[in-house]
Amino acid sequence: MTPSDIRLHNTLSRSKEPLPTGPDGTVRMYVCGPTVYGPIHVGNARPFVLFSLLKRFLQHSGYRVVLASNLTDVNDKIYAAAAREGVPSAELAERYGREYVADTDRLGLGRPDVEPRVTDAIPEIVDMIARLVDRGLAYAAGGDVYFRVREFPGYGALSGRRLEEMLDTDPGPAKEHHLDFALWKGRKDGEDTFWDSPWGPGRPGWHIECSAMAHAALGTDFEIHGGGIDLVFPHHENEIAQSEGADGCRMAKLWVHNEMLELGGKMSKSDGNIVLLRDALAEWPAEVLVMFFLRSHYRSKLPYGHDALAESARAAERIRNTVRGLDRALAAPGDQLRPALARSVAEARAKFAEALADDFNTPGALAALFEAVAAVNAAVDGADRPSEGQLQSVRTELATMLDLLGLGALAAPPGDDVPADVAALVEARAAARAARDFAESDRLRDAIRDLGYEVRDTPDGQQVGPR
RNA sequence: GGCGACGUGGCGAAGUGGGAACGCUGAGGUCUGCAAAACCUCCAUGAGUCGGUUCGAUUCCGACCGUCGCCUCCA
Repeated sequence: MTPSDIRLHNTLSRSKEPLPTGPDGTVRMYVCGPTVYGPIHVGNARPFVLFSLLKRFLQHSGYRVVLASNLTDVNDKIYAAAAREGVPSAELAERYGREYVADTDRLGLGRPDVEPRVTDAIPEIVDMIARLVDRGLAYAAGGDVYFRVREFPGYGALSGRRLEEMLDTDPGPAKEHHLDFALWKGRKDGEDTFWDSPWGPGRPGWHIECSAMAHAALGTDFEIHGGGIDLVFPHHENEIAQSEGADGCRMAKLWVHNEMLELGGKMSKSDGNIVLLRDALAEWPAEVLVMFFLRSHYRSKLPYGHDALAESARAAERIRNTVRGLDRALAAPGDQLRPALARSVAEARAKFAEALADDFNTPGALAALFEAVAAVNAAVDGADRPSEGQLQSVRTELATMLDLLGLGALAAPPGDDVPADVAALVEARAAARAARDFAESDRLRDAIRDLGYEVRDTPDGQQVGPR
């Protein structure tokens, strides 16, 4: 894939644009991570999955990718949660930051290259605020520092808003204009995490952290800035104002926003309609959750629910069955190259890559993958099996596609770690079948099932796997 | 009030100005001792509603209805 082949939807232009690249051909991405005042929910995982996989796809397409994704570890809700739990706010943020990393690790998609914390970026933040003050784009008022929105001409470009049309929802007595937002918040009673600054003790406002951390990690004019669509206004709008105001050049070339997960309306911590990621992962394997995300386009709303997850599990199972069938065929391959199979798989691969290149259309990519799956199943079905070399190369093709989608687990060998009690039943069942004692055979199959395993009879003998 | 997204078969979900992918479910069949898996066949003359543009629209334009998001913290 060359840059002009890969296209992504840019929120700024509301249209698909060719993938931008840096001077050295790299793609730098900054993605807004969560505020860590509690365990994250499944909705928080959507951007994590999206950008982890986008990074994979871009790397596979030959790009050097740097992915930075922050953790917000100072904020009002953290103070509040810490007060509720009776622990220092820094300790609480540190704990939930760790849990965020542990929870997302379980998705098996790797980590971003950089995961900056706000509390490690205070000097950069203070420095950026000072530059904004110097340039007349910010002013101190009563211990706070505010961004002077009217002085930034492009304000509203990302979210498509005009200053005059916006409601006066957040007046604030010290502000010159109701939309001016805090860069630095003076310390209030009970706030136990704070730093000194030229404007007095306090801590950063919500938006400035991302401007400063993105700048520190990726510089200016980086390629992609991402996050949930609920961050477009005010968060990303304000980031642009701060970064471009302070640096005098563009912050990011292209803005990618994922739509929301829904659970009777947008899944949101403040609304309380959430399912924790760890709870979802206790109920479903990681690859099923990834499949669930993949089955809809990242710019579509996605309702979360048991039925959708169960369906994702069955779809994943179809792929797993195909890989198993392939491995069974490899144990007793034929000696013919099957041109029809080769053609089908090659076509599917091309379609797969095209779909991902077209605004990361994962449902389209899955469709292509399933076409390959069907072709493989048909080819492996009969006695006239493809040659070992062809089976190997087809298996590699499938594994590559699965890996790109974060579904590598579906191509993993089933694992021989069947418990001894199950193995004993399987052995007994083999004996019963040899003796054509089918009543006993069926009884043993049920017993095996009760232990959580499933046995299938194939021409090559019994096959056992987790149910 | 302002801005924006979306409405496709029983369910989920893509692409597309001219044959409506793919997955799940369902029906029939093949294989199997029986299952399971897999394979074969079938399941939207119609795409929220109503208009318009066009030789032709699900795809473009408009109106209306409906769902949702942002405008306050938010992935």
